[in-house]
Amino acid sequence: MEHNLKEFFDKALKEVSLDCTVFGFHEGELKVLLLRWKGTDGWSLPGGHILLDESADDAANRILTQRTGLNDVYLQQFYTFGNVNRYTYHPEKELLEKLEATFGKGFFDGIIFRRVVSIGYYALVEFDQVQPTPDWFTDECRWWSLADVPNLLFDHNEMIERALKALRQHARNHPIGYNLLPEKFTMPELQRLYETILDRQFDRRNFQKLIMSYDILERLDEKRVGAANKSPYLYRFVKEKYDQAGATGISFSM
Amino acid sequence: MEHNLKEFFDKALKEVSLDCTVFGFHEGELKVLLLRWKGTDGWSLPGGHILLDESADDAANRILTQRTGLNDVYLQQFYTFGNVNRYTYHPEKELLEKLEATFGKGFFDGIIFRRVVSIGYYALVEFDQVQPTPDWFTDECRWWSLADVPNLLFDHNEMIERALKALRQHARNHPIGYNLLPEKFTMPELQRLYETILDRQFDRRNFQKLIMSYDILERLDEKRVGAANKSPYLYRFVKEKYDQAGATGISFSM
DNA sequence: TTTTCTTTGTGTAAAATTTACGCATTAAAA
DNA sequence: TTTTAATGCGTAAATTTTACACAAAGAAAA
Repeated sequence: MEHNLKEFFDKALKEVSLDCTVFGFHEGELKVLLLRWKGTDGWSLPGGHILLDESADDAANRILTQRTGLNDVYLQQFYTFGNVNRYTYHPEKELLEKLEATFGKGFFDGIIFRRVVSIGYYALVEFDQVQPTPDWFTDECRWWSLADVPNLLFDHNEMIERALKALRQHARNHPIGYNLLPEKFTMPELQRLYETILDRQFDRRNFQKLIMSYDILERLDEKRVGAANKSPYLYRFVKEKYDQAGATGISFSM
Repeated sequence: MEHNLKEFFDKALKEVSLDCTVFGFHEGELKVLLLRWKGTDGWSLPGGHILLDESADDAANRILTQRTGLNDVYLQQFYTFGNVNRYTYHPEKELLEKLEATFGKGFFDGIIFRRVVSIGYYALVEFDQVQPTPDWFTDECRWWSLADVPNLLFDHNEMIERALKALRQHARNHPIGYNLLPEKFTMPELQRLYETILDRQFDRRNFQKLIMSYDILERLDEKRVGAANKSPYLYRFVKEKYDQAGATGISFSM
């Protein structure tokens, strides 16, 4: 299906695209998932177009699955990018030539590099559960640390920036972690996630008190062993209470 | 220009529209500006389409000016509506027939009532400064109290709901009032604005202390006279400090 | 086996913020 | 002149946030 672009586009919105910033958390860092276009060294966010009979939210899920192999992830729309020249930021002639060399001349005619408005979504996934799988357009699909993200095609660097801002805003007003951490985790691990997202440090005793006051966590009778120090307890989110706190909204004030 | 829809659409994005929820504050109530389509009793938000050489933000301003006569207002994108059937919620056959009777059969063919994604903006305006002026498509352009808003065309009721949520969210994290109140206002007037937007009551003494602690207001040597009580002082926002507080972000915690 | 090093678990006092509330004053209306 | 209703100003109590110390655990080093 992806192989015949023209045919696909007859069933899709041409003037609207959709791009996903996929966040993962690994080794104390936030990572994003990027794709490298086949035959080029141009990186971009996984994106695509909305089908005529498909909602934007459904499209976000489908596109993420098709382009990266991810399934059933937490997705949140955060901003729609409507600048006139957003599609000509980076695609230098060189890249276009490489794309044409790979996909054949005229393959993208009237489809890519035209005026398109793009809906931005961010996704939160458990890093270890993810097996990034490139699609037919893509040579490579892999995680990048936020700090190392290269110059991306189009306005995708700006998209990541805005996605991060939206994620931070979300983290200040809702519980976070259920979609980013493994089922069981230690308090220091959760704290590191918060510190990474909000980009600041917390006193571990005060952090524990505050997080536990939300009543969304349960401490297990297990500990994480192996490290050269006292074994920390494992915790897990109580889904119902986590969702409830998310619906009500909390204010993470520390 | 509006008179020849087909010609206009050659220069515009067909699959993307843009709708504005215009908020005003009057007599202690939030109001929204609605349009009634010529020859019908169908009400909707002022909306339109983005030109090919125009950013979404620019389009929002232009559309608002063309459709309501408003100029240079505070505009904020808040959500993009991408449901499949959002354009068929309300337009019963009856309405379509009336529109055809007014504008001529086929006038909207292939333009309205097709799959369109709509970018939602909200606007904040000084109620008294506004002279709502209907455009060529519109019989009537007037303010409605939020509580009285009728069933609107398309998904515009949902748009207003989401716009209000976004406005509330904004008010909790930024100073608000500069775009909604006249230049000079009293403390009780500002308090009522906050109470209306956030839908709760405040103790007037604590409210004054908190608002003044942000250091964005200056008290004038004038008072509002005429009421059967002690004359309250007039205040005005210090624009630089207001903007600064808006950029930094404040947390209105009361 | 013992010592060292690092990290975890727990509690309390001080500081800051938020909330509750009282009283004198003002201005129009009765 | 009196009454009524709202404003200006300030303080005490309650709550929340912040700062901080020491004992215990577990692997690694000696």
